[in-house]
Amino acid sequence: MFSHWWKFGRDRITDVDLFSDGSESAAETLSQAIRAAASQEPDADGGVLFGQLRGTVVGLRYYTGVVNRGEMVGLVREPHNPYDKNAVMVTNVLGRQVGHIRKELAAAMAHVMDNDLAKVEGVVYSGTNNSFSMPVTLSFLGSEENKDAVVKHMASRGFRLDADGGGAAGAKGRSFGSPGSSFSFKKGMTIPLTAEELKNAFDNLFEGLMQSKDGEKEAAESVATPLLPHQKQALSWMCARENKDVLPPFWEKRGDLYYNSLTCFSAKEIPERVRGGILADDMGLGKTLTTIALILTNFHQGKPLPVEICDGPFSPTKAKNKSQECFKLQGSSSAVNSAGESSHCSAIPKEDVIDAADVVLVEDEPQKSTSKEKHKPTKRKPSKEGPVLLEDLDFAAALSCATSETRPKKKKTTKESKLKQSVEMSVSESTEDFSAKATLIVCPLSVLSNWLDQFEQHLRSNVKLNIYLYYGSERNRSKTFLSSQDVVITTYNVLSTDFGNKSPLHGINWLRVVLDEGHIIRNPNAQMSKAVLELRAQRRWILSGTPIQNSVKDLWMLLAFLRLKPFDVREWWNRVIQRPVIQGDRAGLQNLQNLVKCITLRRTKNSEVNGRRLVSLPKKTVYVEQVELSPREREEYELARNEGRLTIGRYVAEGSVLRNYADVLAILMRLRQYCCHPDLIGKIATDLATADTPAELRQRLMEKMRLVLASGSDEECSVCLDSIRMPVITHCAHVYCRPCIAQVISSEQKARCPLCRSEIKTSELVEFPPPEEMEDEKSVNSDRWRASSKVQALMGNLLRLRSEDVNIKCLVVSQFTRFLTVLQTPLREHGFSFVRLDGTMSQKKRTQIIQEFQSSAADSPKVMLLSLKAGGVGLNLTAASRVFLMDPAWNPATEEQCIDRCHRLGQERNVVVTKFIVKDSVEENMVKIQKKKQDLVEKAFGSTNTDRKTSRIDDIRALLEV
DNA sequence: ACCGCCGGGTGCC
DNA sequence: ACCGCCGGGTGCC
Repeated sequence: MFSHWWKFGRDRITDVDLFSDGSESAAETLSQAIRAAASQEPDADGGVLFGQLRGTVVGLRYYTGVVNRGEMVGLVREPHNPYDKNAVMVTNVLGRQVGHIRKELAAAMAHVMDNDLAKVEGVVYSGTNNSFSMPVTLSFLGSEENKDAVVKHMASRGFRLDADGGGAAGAKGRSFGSPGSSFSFKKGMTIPLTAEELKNAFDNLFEGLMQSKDGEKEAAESVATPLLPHQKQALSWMCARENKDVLPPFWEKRGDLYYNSLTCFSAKEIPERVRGGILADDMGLGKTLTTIALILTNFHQGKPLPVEICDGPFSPTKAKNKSQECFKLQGSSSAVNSAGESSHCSAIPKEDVIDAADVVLVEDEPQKSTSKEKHKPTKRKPSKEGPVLLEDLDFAAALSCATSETRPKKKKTTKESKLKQSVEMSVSESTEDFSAKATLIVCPLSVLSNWLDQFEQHLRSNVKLNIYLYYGSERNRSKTFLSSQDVVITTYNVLSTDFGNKSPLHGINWLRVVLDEGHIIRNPNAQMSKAVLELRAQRRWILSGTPIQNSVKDLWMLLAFLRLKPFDVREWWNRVIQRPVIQGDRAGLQNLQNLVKCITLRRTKNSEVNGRRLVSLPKKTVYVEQVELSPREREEYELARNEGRLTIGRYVAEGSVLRNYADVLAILMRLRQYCCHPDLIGKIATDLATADTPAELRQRLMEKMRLVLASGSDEECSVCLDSIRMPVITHCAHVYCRPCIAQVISSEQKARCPLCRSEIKTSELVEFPPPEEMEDEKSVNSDRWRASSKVQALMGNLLRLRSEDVNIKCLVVSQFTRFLTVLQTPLREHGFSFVRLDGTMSQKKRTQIIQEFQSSAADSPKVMLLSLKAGGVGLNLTAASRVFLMDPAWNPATEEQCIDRCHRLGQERNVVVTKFIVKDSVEENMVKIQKKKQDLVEKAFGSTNTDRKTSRIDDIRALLEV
């Protein structure tokens, strides 16, 4: 009755159902259906070339901005220009004004630009023979649906848009505006990259970036831990990045000028150097240690950081320090050092210890800080003016339509001050700015305590470093105090909370800013990202094990933070790198690769130096342990399974599988829960159609959304293809970012869900529910506690292990926190001391639990109950050498990540992982899908829109196929 | 700008 | 003198 549900329009009834192997052809039909639906979405990248035309830039003599032959120029609407509300300003790469578009053309363009019908980009291909005007080639780009309107409008004003390239209109893989590629296009053919090539190239973007030619550098004496060879290499590279005067990528010296070969921009001043870069080593290779070594080894002029040396390793001072650090860890704000303590310390004369006076002398020498102080408020203002400025602050301020009369002036100030800044920077090439002293480390809360631990662990015990934890409500907000520290550590949250509220962190001229787990600032709209961009620093570093998560787009934020000219301005990044790469342009990809190579060092666990692995981790073995259900459990399971078949069978009959896929997930979820323990099953999600009241419907939708998110299948929004921000759920139970879906709805008269094409309305969107209340132990009835086959399998293992080695520690991991709760009972019964770590715990609690677990004391806990999603990367649980994965996850990477929490640097034992899989169940199918997903991840290149959609669709397909 | 345009001065040739 | 012509002033938007 139900078994043929995949086979639309087929006569032969085959036994294909959710719970056995899916048929490929049936799945194909489904995926095609979804693909067809998805292809109706507007193309988010809107990269169709409508045509080009030759225009004139006039008024050159009034402005100082210059352009070279072939240089790209920016076009900025100036609706508040007192002479012409249609004015379009022309700027060079630095944002300096070059001139205006001639008024007749500007009048025609204004309409197009103001209504977002097209993006207009300009390139000055040929020079001028006078100092008053010059020709410019304008390209109009946008989404197909606007093409006609734009072409007609321009024509009505007497401007004909030519599809240049002699009839080769729409040639794929062309990149417009990038002079290099246009040139090669004209010369012959630029063969666009195939998706496969692109994928490979992109995957390798961060590979092979070892800079061993830089040699190795020893850390300063104050670093106690000897560096491994690859860490010495990293240190050497980082010091070189900070100290050496190397031109940024694509800049070269041509006579007296500095020339950028990509944008064809040139300037008299040396481009602002990027002092810093991206340290993208794999997790566990010691990015933290290397960074600590950098801080201590490379102060001004390549000398080590001057530190106080105390009498002896066991001096009472150190003990006091320690206790204070612990105190601080708990959120207090007292500094490690205090004036009183220094009396206990006596400096040991040492060669590499610079007298503190050296530093004090030059402290307030440059006037730089004051001049920067002045323009600071100007720069920051635009961000306060509301959500209009969605992109890069500076760029938006300079290029977006001004909304008030005062804006154009502000823009100018910004640009000028920016320029001034770069001039100042070039001056400081010769005379280093010694006023900056402190390094600011910004990290996610979850690794904050790790930094403190690591400083403690890697510093020589007689070295006194001023570390201040800028966290907690009692934090000291004094700028003088903060800037006098050696190191200030804070979190992204604190930074963005402070931002815009007289943030002391933003008023300090930092020697160095380090972003730990820097990939988390990839969303340029986030307040956090804005806060990070506004930090003032001489040197900037990004630490990240996964510098790009999804696509080229993720990189922009990193480059913007590093202030890599000119790509810190979004437009130039888009034009020169992002669009060419997405369109498959070889030159664009080459440029991207060069760019990344210049500023990144990345080694993986598998990298080898001179034929030897960088780090040798203990062996890791993964076992799958099959669990047989007891007859009674099997009976219950089969009952639920059949119920699920019926429901899904009905959807198939109605042709509504896609619209109800949240329900499909819910059914799978129930089965997965049965596999673990019968008590995990919560309220059964009823069909939406049976909801009586709107409130009830709302409640159900929220439940569904929780399910969808909990199932781990829907981490991204199908509209923006990015991770979901401000999640909302539609009545058809698909989750999107609120702004994304709102836009979809407003752009069509009768809006349809991009995933299932059912009708949607703004008024029917339901907000993401507040985080689920943690079920406490009460919800799992402990009086009537019963075991399950899986529980028994685990307990059998634990007991055996304990009898072999009492000190062995285990991680017991489940996606269901309720399962963790269930497991507490037998653990207690058998006298295991255990701790529990899940997503609901406060950071303070977490730190405490991790410390407890990591302790080697005899009475320390031997088992940690860990919720799969708790914590995140960076968690250090090396005390455990056994991992029990109680239930399979959709995403194998999540499991890997979890295993890596103990299989990482610092692990001394071999790691044994046991995955429990219930035989003949949904879990077995999930394992198959995991494998398939792995292949998909390897095959699907995650950059172009279509490919991204395909991979996401395959994902859904895989989910449904079970 | 070695242009175009504007507007004032000028006015047979 | 309601034009043409001349030559100086001027010049983005």
